[in-house]
Amino acid sequence: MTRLTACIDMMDEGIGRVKAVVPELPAADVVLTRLLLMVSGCLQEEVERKLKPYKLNDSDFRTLVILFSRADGSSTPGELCDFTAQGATNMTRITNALVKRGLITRGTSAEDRRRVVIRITPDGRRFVRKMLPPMFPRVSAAYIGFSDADKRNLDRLLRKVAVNLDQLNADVQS
Amino acid sequence: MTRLTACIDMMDEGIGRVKAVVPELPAADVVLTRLLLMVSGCLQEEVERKLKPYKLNDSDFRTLVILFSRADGSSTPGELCDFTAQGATNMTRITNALVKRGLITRGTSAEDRRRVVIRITPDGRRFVRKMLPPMFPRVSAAYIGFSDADKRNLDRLLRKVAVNLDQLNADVQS
DNA sequence: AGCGCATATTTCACCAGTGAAATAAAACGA
DNA sequence: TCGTTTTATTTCACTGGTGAAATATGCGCT
Repeated sequence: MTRLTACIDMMDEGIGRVKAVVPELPAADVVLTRLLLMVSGCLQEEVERKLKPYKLNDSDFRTLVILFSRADGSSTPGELCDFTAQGATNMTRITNALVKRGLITRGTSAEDRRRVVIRITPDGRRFVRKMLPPMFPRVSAAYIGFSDADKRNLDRLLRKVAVNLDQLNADVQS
Repeated sequence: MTRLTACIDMMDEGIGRVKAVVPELPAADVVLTRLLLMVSGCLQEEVERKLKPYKLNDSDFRTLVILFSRADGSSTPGELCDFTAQGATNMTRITNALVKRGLITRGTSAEDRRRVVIRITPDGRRFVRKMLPPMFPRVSAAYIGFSDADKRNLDRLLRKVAVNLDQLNADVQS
């Protein structure tokens, strides 16, 4: 696998050449977008690599961790679809897989019996508690050399992008 | 689709609860990572949405744009695999698709006849020139409200993360 | 009681990408 | 010249995810 920095260098040169041909190109914005996509692609690989030995993919694990992080340890398929940005079809597959492994249970809600209630099991909680700590060092390694101000800044700017993207998506509807 | 900001709020609460149970969690770093992944997932969707009407996916288009951006308009499969982070299998599929549409040609190198040379065609160049400008407004929209300093900062911090990730991946080998 | 709506599941056909193995061609080096 | 290595392609089985349509269930309203 080629280094990320080599790809970035290559992009910087490429953008320059494209800009020469298409002058209206907003080079800075395009570079920021490509940087975001490259970096997060690499982070994604990093996460998947950690999960692979446990035969879990990121979607499965994220779903489980969301349940872990809820006050009552439960949620519904629809809600999980929203939070994980998955379709219903895939959510069904994910819950099937997690139920089969005994990490969650699937039951029906008492109040609204259309509703399926998904709940993390004690086994599921144990699993998450065991999985998380070994991931921490490599997560933190991505931000080595960042001052507190750097982290605050990156946090702030990413949240700002998120707001803009929500705005953009809201406009699409109208 | 749920708004990104709603997902972020939900994550902030969830992280707080997880931290209460797993105190060694590097909350700030995990939040930064999740923000990066969420934001770039959304950017990715944005790009794909633009490309969909042309029956192209991001990998195909990125490959084409890389060729467009090269000084001589050509490259080789291996090089493109590196730059696009694709496997050889998939690169073969991509080039097949682009050749079929007449956007690139596939030939053999004169110097090293093992080597396949992929070159963008005049049609390919026209296509890219036509595709790019309509994408600009929506790319730039992601950075509305950013000062020049904000953009410089985001650029700098993302490149810093990239360097760290390269370091991390280099360590894996050793 | 009955209609409309929301929620979830299943099925099906599909797209995108992976990983491993087999094949081929040609450069390169002893 | 012969073996090794590099580069690319193809095939195969597989994973992960999408989108649409059909089905079922049950809430809430009139």
